[in-house]
Amino acid sequence: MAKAPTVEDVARAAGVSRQTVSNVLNSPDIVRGPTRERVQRAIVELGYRPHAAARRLRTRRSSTIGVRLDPYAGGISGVVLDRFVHALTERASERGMRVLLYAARTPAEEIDRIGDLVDGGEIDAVVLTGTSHEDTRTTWLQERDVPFVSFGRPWRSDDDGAPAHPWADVDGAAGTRAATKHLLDQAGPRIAFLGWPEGSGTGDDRARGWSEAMSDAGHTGPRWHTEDSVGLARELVGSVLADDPVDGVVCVSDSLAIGAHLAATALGRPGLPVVGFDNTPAAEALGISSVEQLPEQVAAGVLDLLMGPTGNVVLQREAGQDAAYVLVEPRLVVRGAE
Amino acid sequence: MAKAPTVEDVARAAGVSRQTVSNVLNSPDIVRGPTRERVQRAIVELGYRPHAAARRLRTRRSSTIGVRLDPYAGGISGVVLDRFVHALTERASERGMRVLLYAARTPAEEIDRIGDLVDGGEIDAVVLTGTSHEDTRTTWLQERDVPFVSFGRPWRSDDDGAPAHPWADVDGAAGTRAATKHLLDQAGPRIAFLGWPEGSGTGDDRARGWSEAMSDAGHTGPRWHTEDSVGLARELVGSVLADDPVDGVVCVSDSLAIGAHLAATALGRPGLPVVGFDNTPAAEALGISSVEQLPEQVAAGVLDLLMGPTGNVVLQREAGQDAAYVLVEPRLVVRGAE
DNA sequence: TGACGAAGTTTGAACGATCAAATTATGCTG
DNA sequence: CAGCATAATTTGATCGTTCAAACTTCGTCA
Repeated sequence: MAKAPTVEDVARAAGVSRQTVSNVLNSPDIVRGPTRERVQRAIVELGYRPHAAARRLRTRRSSTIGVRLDPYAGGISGVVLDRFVHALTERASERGMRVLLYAARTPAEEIDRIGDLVDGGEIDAVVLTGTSHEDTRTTWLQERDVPFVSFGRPWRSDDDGAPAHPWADVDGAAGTRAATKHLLDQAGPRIAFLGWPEGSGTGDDRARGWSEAMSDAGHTGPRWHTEDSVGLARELVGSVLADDPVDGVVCVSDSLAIGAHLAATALGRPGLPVVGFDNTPAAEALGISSVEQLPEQVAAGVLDLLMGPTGNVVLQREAGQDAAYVLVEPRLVVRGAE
Repeated sequence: MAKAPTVEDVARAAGVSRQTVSNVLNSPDIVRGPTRERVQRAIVELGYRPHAAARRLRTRRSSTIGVRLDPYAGGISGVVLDRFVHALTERASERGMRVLLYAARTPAEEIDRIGDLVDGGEIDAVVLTGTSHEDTRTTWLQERDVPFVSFGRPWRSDDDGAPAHPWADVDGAAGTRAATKHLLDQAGPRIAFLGWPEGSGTGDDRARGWSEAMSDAGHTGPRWHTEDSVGLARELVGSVLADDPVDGVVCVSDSLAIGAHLAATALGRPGLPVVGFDNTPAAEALGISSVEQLPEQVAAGVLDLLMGPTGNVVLQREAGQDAAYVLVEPRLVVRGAE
């Protein structure tokens, strides 16, 4: 295999200078038509491909986004993140960006990793997943002026005005609201909500959608809480359902929905309408309705926030500038549970 | 934020030359003890971090591995790949390597992408997932001398001797063999196999494990086939189980196992022992036993094949050298189905 | 027609690291 | 203690690209 051609080789072949070749690549519009074509022909003929490292060294841009791959949780979810990363990779590639993974077990370790990658010039920006209250990572990133966007809201602040940093997320409340309306419409007025213990931003947000839809319709229903586990949900629903034969259950997750479904089936009510959240393969397999997040849209939103609507360079946020956000409406997938 | 320190700054601070600093970083053992310590102290004090792009440009190594993220299949699997990529990222990081994602919808597109990344010096090696018979990608990679390892066997060749290229995989036959033995032991002599249509390497391999275990034990059982779908499996098992009340079913996947379990439950045999494959969250949620792949070990194997047992540089394979492989034994996860 | 400004193109330098070769320091032997 | 081999360190060049500034070409208008 011969040595890869450089910009110099292309220049010689096209009878122009290095810089002109570089211009054809990076700002074609400032090169005169005939010259541009000549250079482009030479590029194709020689099979020239720019050397990323050299470009990065000179421009001090890596055109790469860092994403942490969360450790396998063992839970039922994961697909959402999976689809998100995939969509992010695709969309980024369309904008001339790459996605680099890194692994970390703790926030502190994650900060270390990001530091290495940023200082080493390996990444220009970071996409955080799974933000929590008072996230140490976000403050660190802000101090260091590292551009970033989170998949998930900075729950800490009250909803008043500008968020602490740019984020993209799925509108959980809208999802449960749609699910609740659907059940009210199809099943009956008494719809329960099966949620996580209070205090998680995501969980509370989804609970809100249910409670708003219920009071809008002028109905009421019980609200149950448990950890995110099929078994626990099954036990809980099994014991309360006997006394309170509700018309349907909106759940904060597919795990809980599956538990509820199994409990209902065991109690002789296999047809009890249950709606989960995340539309995981497990819910699909069991024919349980679910609210589907659209991580592809979140990914597009993340890139818009990082690079502007059309740019192909990561933007440095101005100091006083308000952080923007993107909120994606999820989609209710209706299935005839069996 | 002040300009990031370079090797030059460290050298000045430590009173040595650039090259010595470089040596401390890359081959510490050739630097005299006191000098080394002085340099290391300066590195820490200045917070020096090597600039990856400069290093890559000079060494012509990116220390990065490319991995294609498969598009979301919509099926029940995916977790295995997920865990694999995660483990690969972690292990790679321990060896000073990074993992870069790329997306592609077709093999041709994938080859294009890899070409860009390799020629651009962005990746040193590729990890392929989901190899098929007569894979166009593998031949292309071999022609171009791009180091690569596949997660999955090159099924094309007969088992004789050296494989066409290095690979790491899970021993499917061993998994179904263990599952079959377990059912023979616990449930009874008549164990069925529910598999995919013949012709897929993975599927046939798993079927082999069952049939070997059955003939070893001197027993027989029916073998059924269907596409990988919960619904189809349910129908199929529902219709054949009535006539042939087997003692248990070993399945080629969790989807099929779930279908079989649902069918058995519907026929009034909720306790029929069923074993799936992949140990997906869905199987876990339903309390179905499953053979768990150990993608973490596969990831370790992949890196060993790429970089040798301890190295931290991707090795170029010699022309005549036999391709090596790693076969990981999966683990049977027994659950009391309910 | 000549001068001027803008557009197009070229030239030299720089990004930050490592390689290869040259130089200096160290330890050992007779 | 000289002589020599080897270890330790330094120096100059280089990887391939883009930036900044200098230079050339071209069209336009006085």
